[in-house]
Amino acid sequence: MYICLMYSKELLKGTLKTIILKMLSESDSMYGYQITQKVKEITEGKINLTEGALYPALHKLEADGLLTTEKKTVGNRVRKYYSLTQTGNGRAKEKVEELKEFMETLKVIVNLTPQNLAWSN
Amino acid sequence: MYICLMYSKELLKGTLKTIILKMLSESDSMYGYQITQKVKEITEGKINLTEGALYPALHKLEADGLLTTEKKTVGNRVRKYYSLTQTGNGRAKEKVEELKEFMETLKVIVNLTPQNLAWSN
DNA sequence: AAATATACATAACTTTCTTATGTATTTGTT
DNA sequence: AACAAATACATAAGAAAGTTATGTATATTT
Repeated sequence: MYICLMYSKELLKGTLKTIILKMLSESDSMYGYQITQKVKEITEGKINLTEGALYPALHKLEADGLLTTEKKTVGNRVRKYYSLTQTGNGRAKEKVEELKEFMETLKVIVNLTPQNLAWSN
Repeated sequence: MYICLMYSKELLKGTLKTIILKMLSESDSMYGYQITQKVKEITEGKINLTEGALYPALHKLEADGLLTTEKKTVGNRVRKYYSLTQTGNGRAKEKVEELKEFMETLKVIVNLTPQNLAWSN
């Protein structure tokens, strides 16, 4: 069964890394699967990060020096915990700020009325 | 010279069609170049739609029956005016609503604190 | 015992944009 | 008058960033 409470997934494009960085900036460390579950939880199922996007993104962020990893064995299974580097912490703030500003700009468009569209030619 | 006041363009991905539909829903009709200029104007230069993205998107929306076109000759030059069909008008409202909801959900993430992240395990 | 959830990973493919290029007219500048 | 910049459209090659599918393996629930 495939229930999709999500938005048109196109919208999510471009926000994934920012979401990852923000999640990690509010936590000491998280592992991949945990990030997907936390995001699903706090967005009430509206954002479901797919593994095919998440893991490559985490690897990229690590390769870029924004994340470090530490493997922890729980039972018989290995979890890979990610945490922000100092650089990653700075980048997280930048990316979140950028996203906030972008949302403000989008607001201008979605709240557009014929009046404020027409005030100039 | 290439001044870029824009956000990381990734964020814009997935929002183009919604922006086009919203612009047209607040106007009788607009032509392509006019849309780019209006969007640039109302966002104070923060969103610059590129022609390489805009025109194919307009063609796609027309092919999908959401837009109709009317050519008007101004001087010696032909402008292609786009307007929403009835279907397009409905779709515009859906897409804008979807974008608004998505922005609300993103707000939950960007305003996240360790407290509301930690309330459940 | 079987199905579902947890946990990671990667490869093929698609979508959607960027960048570059092309054509042509109009307007502003020197 | 000549040239640059702006207006106005179009499309093609390539990049970026996802989705979908698949694989592996353990743990938990039914």
